[in-house]
Amino acid sequence: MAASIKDVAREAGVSIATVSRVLNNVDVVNEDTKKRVQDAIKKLSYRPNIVARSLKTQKTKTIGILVPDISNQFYPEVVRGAEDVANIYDYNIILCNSDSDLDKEKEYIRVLKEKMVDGMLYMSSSLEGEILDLIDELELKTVLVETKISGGKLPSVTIDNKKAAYDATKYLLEKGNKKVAYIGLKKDRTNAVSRRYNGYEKALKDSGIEVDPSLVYFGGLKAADGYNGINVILENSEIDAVFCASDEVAMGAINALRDKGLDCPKDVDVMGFNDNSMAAVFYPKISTVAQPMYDMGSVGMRMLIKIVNNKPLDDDQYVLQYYLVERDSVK
Amino acid sequence: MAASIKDVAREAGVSIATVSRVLNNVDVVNEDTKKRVQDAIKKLSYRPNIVARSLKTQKTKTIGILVPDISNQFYPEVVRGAEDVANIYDYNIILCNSDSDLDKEKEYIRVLKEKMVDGMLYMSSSLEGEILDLIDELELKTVLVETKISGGKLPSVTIDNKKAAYDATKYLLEKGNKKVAYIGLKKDRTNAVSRRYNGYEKALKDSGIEVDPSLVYFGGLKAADGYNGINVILENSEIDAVFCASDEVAMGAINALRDKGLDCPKDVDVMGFNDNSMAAVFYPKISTVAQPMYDMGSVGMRMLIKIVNNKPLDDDQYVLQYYLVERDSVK
DNA sequence: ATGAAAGCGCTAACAA
DNA sequence: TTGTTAGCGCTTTCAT
Repeated sequence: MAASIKDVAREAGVSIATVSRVLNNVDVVNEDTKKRVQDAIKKLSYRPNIVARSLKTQKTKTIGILVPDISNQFYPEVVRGAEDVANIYDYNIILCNSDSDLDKEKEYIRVLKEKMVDGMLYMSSSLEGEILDLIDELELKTVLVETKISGGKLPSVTIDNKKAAYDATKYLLEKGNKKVAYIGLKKDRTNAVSRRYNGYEKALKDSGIEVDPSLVYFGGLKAADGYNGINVILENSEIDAVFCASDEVAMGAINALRDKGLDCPKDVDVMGFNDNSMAAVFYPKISTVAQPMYDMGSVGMRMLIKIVNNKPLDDDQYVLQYYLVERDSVK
Repeated sequence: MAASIKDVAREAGVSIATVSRVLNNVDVVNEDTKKRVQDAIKKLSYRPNIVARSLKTQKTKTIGILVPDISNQFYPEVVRGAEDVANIYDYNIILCNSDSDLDKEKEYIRVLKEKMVDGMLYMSSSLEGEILDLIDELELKTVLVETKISGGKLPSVTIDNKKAAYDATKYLLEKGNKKVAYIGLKKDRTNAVSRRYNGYEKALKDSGIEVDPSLVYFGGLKAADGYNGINVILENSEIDAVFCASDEVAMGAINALRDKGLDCPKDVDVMGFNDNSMAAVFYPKISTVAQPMYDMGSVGMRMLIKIVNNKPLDDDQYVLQYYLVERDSVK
């Protein structure tokens, strides 16, 4: 068994209260006794039991992070950013993969509450009302990353997906492309990512172009979706460019194009989204809109830690900057 | 405040002991009182406080996972595999990024102990003696993933890196390649990944080929390392093929080749390692040795959970199967 | 400046 | 079958 505060107290010849005092640096402790206690701590390699402390203080110094799937390209960097700042402030993170499944999410949230996490970083492209209710009922301090809710009831860190998509589409248009296709998420889901379609739509309209449904493909966010998307779109139409809702989709699209004898960027311009770690490694290097993934995680965690410690927030709806990265998939 | 066991007891008109009994399904409880308790639980939306339970039982139902960096290609899948099985058995995971930094690792391990995790999954390409000592001193139940230690003192799940590299190199040789280069990790570190070099070396020797130092480049495991590696190697030599210690290195190598006017696989065969999610998306599709990353995580977690619950292990040094994936980067 | 003791929410040994 | 109670390791109030 590891040494407990009692052992230290005995070793130092003081009461456990005194040990606690030097441990937490509170009250005034005589320099001599403090030293005796510190020596005892060192001698016994004592480390406080945080579970016991948590029970008393009602704070666990741990934060839950709920992601759809850590093995998806987007999340590891966000989580890394979050964990780095958590670590700075002596917090740890409990990672949960929900697969965006409502029941799984609810159960995880309940368990996080049972384990008394101090707060939660919630990431999911969709955000059901039931989840909001649960968060509310459990009074679980949470900040949203990637999504936000209209009322602004929960703090969030996001980028302006619609505007980013707008800019990307405009960029494609300004390159002289007429027929610009879109491959992305189904638009019927109320999530952040599907708002990219709205940006695409608006950019076309603002340029006096009607959106042509046969140029739009709704699927997932994987390479296979980009591949399928191109094949479907090319069945009935010709295109000059494609705006893809993720880099992986862009890569899949480029592969499909190539298999059809079409070259990117010579024949078709392709634009991605995210700027994941492979975007600059792929051939051709993917032009994309970069999302500050690491920062989304780190500012999200910073906000959350402030909230947890009742510190005032400068702003509770952070909108981070995205930026267009011009590489080789757009000529 | 959330309801506590006391509230439930009061509501149901029983003692807290009885509530605890129905909660944990121990002893025999009268059906009627059991129902009363269950009703009270439902009525109050009661959920046990796991921190309090943990303090008493000395088990937290949480497992620490130490990885170098979750934003590296390899780890997300392993972690996903681990978390999935953890979830099945009602465990949660605390994720820690160590950057393979010894001090950070030591501190994380101590904190995990303070938080009374039931066990730890340790992943790191290198495994210093100090870490082993600390694990030992803290009596922290741990299983090693990706590495193992010679004595077999700690349970592990790995693949045979040397043999896998041997097979890959042989494969390249059998394709008729004479000058086969190697780009991978510095071999001076005692880690699992650098053993791939030993496999490469042995394959050459077994084929009666002397290893030519100018065909070997030691760097990191990123695309940039593959890119640099090719440039350095090509300064003094010509090559027929390259065996790369990761898929990212392979991609970087292929890019460098292309920039030099060399085509893969026409001019040079390139072999990767891992079979990460981009390997089949890259052009050309990367031929590689597939590591069962998800499985490494899931069997690692399975072992750990058995250990934590004092169940016997069938085997404590699992060596999982890798397999060669033939795609397009080798002709 | 220090100690005694209550209590955080639970489990489990013991009693009834 | 059920209740009482000690105690897990700590923090913190109240005395001293």
